[in-house]
Amino acid sequence: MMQNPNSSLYALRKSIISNLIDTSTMTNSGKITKLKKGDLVFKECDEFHYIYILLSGSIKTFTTINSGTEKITCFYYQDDIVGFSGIDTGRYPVSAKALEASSVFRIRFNDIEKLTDKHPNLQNNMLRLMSRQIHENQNLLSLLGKTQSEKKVASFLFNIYIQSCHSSTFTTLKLPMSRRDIGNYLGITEETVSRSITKLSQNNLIAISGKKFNIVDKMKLVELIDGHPV
Amino acid sequence: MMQNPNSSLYALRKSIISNLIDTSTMTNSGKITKLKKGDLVFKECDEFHYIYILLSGSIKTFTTINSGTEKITCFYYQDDIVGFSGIDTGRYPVSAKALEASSVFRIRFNDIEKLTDKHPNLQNNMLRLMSRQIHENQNLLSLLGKTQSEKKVASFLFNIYIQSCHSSTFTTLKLPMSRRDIGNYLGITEETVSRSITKLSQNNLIAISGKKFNIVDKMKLVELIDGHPV
DNA sequence: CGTGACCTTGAGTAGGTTCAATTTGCGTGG
DNA sequence: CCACGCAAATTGAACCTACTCAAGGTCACG
Repeated sequence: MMQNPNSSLYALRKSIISNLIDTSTMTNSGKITKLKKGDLVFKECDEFHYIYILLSGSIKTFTTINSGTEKITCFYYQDDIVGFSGIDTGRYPVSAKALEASSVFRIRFNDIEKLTDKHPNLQNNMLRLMSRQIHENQNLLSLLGKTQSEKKVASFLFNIYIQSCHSSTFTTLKLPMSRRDIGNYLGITEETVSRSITKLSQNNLIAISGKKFNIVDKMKLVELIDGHPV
Repeated sequence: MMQNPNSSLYALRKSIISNLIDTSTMTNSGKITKLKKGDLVFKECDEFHYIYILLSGSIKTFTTINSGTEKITCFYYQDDIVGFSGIDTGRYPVSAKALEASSVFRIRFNDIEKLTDKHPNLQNNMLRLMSRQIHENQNLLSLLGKTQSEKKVASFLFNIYIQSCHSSTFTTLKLPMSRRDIGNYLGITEETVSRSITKLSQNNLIAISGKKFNIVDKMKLVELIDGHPV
């Protein structure tokens, strides 16, 4: 039951995804959808029937507060599973929008329950994946508690680096979302995001150009964020 | 599958709790523990074997960051289930400490999986409860994104009011945690918490005295927090 | 009662926001 | 393929919120 958090997460996802795709071919409910930048996968208050495997691209989820302001709750990347926060109420509590050209594999949630005898681990794996998400959100909460914006931005970038699972520090990473989106997510303004990025870059912790960046000095970065990445 | 979020949550919890207690009596694994203020239920990195039903009192969970600083991730009240964020890695990612004299009912997690035939809904209900927690965390994230501390504190208090499920605005509610804990949780200092509380009280949105408070002007409070309580 | 933890209040300061101007980057159509 | 136009990003300056440091008050518990 005990594993390295990241490799286990990867294996867990792969297992779930393969089970889900198998399930969907049996029940004929699976469907691949291509998304353009800005396309909605589902929107807040839609009835919950499907979960989505993100085959490529990236997605943000957000809630719309009264005034029409959107508040970003999560970013999803390849192999993430999107939509299961709808399980409890039967409606999606957030909207999901593609940040770039993406593709998703849609699966009917009810079909998952039906096939527990064929894939006895599936439901338990789903539990574990959700537990994982709770865990991640708690880390994010810790991030938002940081006083300094520069730390928040540093943690955010480092988190993307971690999730990418690339071994080399020199791999170029992509920021599919805008500075405004990052600010929205981190609870700071886009100007402050920009200033923090500039500062991190000037101090040679990261190198960044537009939507592409990489980690230059991993140790100093970790030190800055107090050893507590998201 | 569709219900009123709060009443369904209540029913969901009750169902899970009764199933769990039934399970534990069959397997003889259940155990009630009385806790004094400050007692630990489990600590970070302990192996995950049990989940706990909070029979009475209140509990906080927190992670310890490098430097020894604690970061509070969640507060739990009566009938909450504590500990399932340990499912994914097999160890608790947080410590849990009693905020006051409390009692918990301990259940071995493995026993839950065994009894799926006796209680077929149990695992699914657990899924829903976890989905619910993800959902709640997302709301919290939204809260921490608010710029003004006064809004954060207002949301925090309002949330306690909502969770208490009391119908009357005039019911006196309890704040089992210290101002420092609230600040830690909300990402602000205890002084700012105190000032915000004073201001909310002066403007007659709430009435507060020490650890007891109540909502005086629910409408104005909701207006202040932009209709977006945690 | 006394003692320590918790809470409140005050004054000065640092850091983030706001508003505004400019620059950069990207997709579209000529 | 280049030029245009719009969206996104950067940078600057003034303001203001929340933090820090400090002192005093309150409450619970021995």
